[in-house]
Formats: sequence, C-alpha cells, structure tokens
Amino acid sequence: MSGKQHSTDQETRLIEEDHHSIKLWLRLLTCSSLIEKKHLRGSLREEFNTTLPRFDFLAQLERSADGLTMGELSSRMMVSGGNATGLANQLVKEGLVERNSPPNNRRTFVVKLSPKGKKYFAKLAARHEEWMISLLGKLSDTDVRSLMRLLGKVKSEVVQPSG
Amino acid sequence: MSGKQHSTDQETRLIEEDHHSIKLWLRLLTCSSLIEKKHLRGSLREEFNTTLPRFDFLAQLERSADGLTMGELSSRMMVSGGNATGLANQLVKEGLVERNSPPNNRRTFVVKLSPKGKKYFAKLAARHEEWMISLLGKLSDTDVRSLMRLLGKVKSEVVQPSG
DNA sequence: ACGAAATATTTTATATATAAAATGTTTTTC
DNA sequence: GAAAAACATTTTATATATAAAATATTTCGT
Repeated sequence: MSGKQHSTDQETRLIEEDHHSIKLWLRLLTCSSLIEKKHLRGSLREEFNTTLPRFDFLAQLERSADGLTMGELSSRMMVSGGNATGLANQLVKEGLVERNSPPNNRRTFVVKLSPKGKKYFAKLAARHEEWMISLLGKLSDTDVRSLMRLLGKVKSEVVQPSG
Repeated sequence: MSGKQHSTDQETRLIEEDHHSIKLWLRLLTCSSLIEKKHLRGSLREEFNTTLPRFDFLAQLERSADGLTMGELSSRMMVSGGNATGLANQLVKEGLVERNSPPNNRRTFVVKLSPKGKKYFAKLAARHEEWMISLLGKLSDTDVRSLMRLLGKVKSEVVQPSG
C-alpha cells in the first residue's frame, strides 16, 4: 500500500515516472518572461524608446561585421521573414542599418550596421549589460557557471538539426 | 604586462569585472525561445489549433478552482488587460471559459473553466507534458534538480516586490 | 538558351500584444 | 448623500508577429 501506481503501457508510464520536464520548462519560461516583461522592456522603452526585437536585430548584426542576408537574420532571430522585413524597414529609415543588394545576386539583401548604428548599439549594449548586472549580479560565480553549463545542455537538447 | 586592465571609476569597473549576467540572460532567452518557437508553437497549432497564450490563460484558471478576476489573470499571465480581454473573448465564444460578474461587485469579472474547458485542458496539458518529456527527458535527474534549484534563485532575484 | 525548379524576399491578411483613453462601478471624504 | 477618488475592465489606436501568397532572381537540366 505504498508508493504510486504504475501503468504498464509505454505512453502512460512515461508521464507517471519522475519526469519534471514540464516543470523545468515552465520555470524557464517564467524566468525569461519576468526578466523581459517586468524589467527589460520598460528600460528599453524609457531610456532608448526601443524594443527587444529591435535590440536583437542590431545585436545579430553587431556579431557579423560583413552583414547578414535577410534570411540568415530571420533564422538567427527565430522570427518570420515578414517580421524581419518590418524591423529592417524601421531601422533603415532611422539610419541605423544599411540594406543593399549585392550586384552578383539580386535576390538577396545584405543588411549591416551603419556607422551611426554601431555607435548607437554600443551605448545600448552597455546599458543592457548594466541592467542585467543589477538584476542578476547577486548570484554567485558558482551559480552562474553552473547555470551556464546546465542551460548549455538544455540548449543542445532542443536545437533542431536544421534550425 | 599580464591580465586585463581595470578602470577605477565605479561604473566602468562594474562592467569589466567578471560578471556574466548578460550572457546568462541571453542563454536563458535562447533556451526558452528555442523551446517555444521551434517546438511548442508548431505542436500547439498542429494538434490543437491553439497558441501558447491561450494555453497559459487556461492553465492559470485550472490552478484556481474558484476562478480569477480579469485583473488577477492578466497579472499572473504578465500581459496587458487588453490582451487578456481579447483572449477571454475568444475562449468564452468557444465555450471553454465562463465569465461572470459577481452581484456584489459589478466592476469585476470572474472567469473560470467551463466543464468543456476542463476536459479540453486536461487533454492539452497531457500532450504538453509529453512534448516536454520528449524534448527534455534525456536530461539526468540530477541536472533537472540542479536547474530547478538554480532557476529558483534566478526567479527570486527578478520577481518584483509588487509584481 | 529556354523552361522548370529553387531560392530570397516582400506583400497581404490576420492574430497577438501594448499603452493610453474611455466607461462604468464602488469606495472614500467631507 | 453628493462629489471626488480609486478601481476594474474594455475600447481604441497602433506595434509586432505569423503564415501563406505573390514577386522577382538565379540556377539547373536538357
């Protein structure tokens, strides 16, 4: 009369065993939502009148000095092409990003940071880092290192072969 | 001639010290984005023709048998009131959720799962758990436990006093 | 070199999200 | 008990996101 009952079929057993996968996922989602929605979004709007997707767009470009095609960019940002186009339109209009077709392949556009965009992003990234330090800086080095290692494992479990 | 240089002013020093807060944040965001955008969203759409916000709406109600006011709900979901209203309109229309004004306070609405909504959510939640087990189930118990503990610390760092 | 297929992006239609104003209700204050 | 303040939600206007169709260019096969 002790312990929980177990079903014998494969599918049911999976769920009844001590998997905490869904709790882990929900906690992961809670943590990133809290940071994004309760802290980062407000700061981005107040101090820079911008948004996280726009930051991400610029951050991707900052890592690629030669620029990125629209397709590469939307794939790295994990957003749709239409979304990437909309963000690019804004940022080109504001002079932060340059978008050019290379003469040898006029199907693609290559987007890159403008000089103005580079300066702007440097300031933005520095403040972003300060915000995160003030949020997470109290965690011990050991905890941060463990989290990075374990989240690395999570990441490698969930990355798709083709994505 | 060894090691990195340190500035002496407070603000610069913060950044130059060995904080990895921003890397931790970006990895956290990557993990939850990967799970949501590359796996969960597609499954929710294909198998249930629904979305994560709609799932979240129902999940919040499932935890509160007496129902929740719209304000409580939008606060727990971390979305705007207008967004909650829009989702409620859909789900009421589909008969999954009931929305009533209590006679003593007609400023508020109390929303709760309908019997149909309870059955529907039970199926949805069971599949959701299966998806997460197939994604994350290879992680060891030890790793999952460590992650839960460490993400618990992260969560307690970032929850706001009033939010 | 020509038509078909593949590729890259934008456009269109629609869903989801926010912020701020508007609406209606309850509570407080005097 | 009436006016003001506080509260809870919806509405409005707009931004952000997706999926799918449309457009345009390049590459492949013969």
